[in-house]
Amino acid sequence: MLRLHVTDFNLQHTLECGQAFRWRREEKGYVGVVGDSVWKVSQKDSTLTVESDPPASEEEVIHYFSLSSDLRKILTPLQGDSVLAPAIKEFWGLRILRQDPWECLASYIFSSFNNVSRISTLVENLSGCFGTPVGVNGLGQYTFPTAERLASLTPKDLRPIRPGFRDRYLLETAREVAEGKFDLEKLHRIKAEEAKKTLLTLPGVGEKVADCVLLFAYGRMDAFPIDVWVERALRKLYFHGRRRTFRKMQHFARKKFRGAAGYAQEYLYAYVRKHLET
DNA sequence: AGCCAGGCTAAGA
DNA sequence: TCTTAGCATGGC
Repeated sequence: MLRLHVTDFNLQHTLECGQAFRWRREEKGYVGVVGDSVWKVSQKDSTLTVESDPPASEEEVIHYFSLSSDLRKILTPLQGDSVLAPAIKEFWGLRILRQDPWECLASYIFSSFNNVSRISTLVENLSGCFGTPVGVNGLGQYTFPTAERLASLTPKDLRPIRPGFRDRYLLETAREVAEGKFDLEKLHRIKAEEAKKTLLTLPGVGEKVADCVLLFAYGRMDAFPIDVWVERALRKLYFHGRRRTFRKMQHFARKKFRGAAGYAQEYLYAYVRKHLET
């Protein structure tokens, strides 16, 4: 068991903001599968407790929760914005995770034209059917299936999951990754623009999904995913209720939020999901 | 019951 | 470059 002293960190906001799909609430804390390990995490004040099986290192925990980044320093410039200020205050401590690129990519392929609760169900069922069991006392915990595993499947095999039209997007993308035609590791090393362009070549991956992967798996803080909620937020809070084209919204966000665009997006998203429902 | 969801693709202006 | 239809499915 690990105990970490954490500052500027809120576990609930971080895990419930919808960036990751495999965490579920337990009596006290959350249970999820990270890589090949089951994690049980809880927070009391500035103490983060992590029980994992097989055990994860402190470095892995720090990496996953982005605990080494200086959140205060990142958010301070954003707080000058009168729209973001209350959102940042309310969700203070929300950190952008560093998820596994393949799991993140596959999960967000499932996200298109879908709602959060069903995305979670899809990801959970996919893992249950095609992942491998993990954790001795985790009971019914499964890893997220590898690209290789999924590449061996047909849409028919996915039927029990009921992913709808997204089935072939997932399988074709899995094939490209498994066959080495698409190098997820390389995305760490190339420029953001290049990385996005590369992601856009994958079936089922458009601007929004690409931005999510860049932000939630690769820590590219200049990525600004625009979904229906963020579009609504921008329109209502920045554009006086008027529509803007996707490209204009992107340009606006990049210019306004710079290298903290990813965090601006997440706090906006959390804020509108809570206050702008319907 | 019926609307809508962390969009993408293809086609057409 | 922008707009639009169609999409499988189930949550609410």
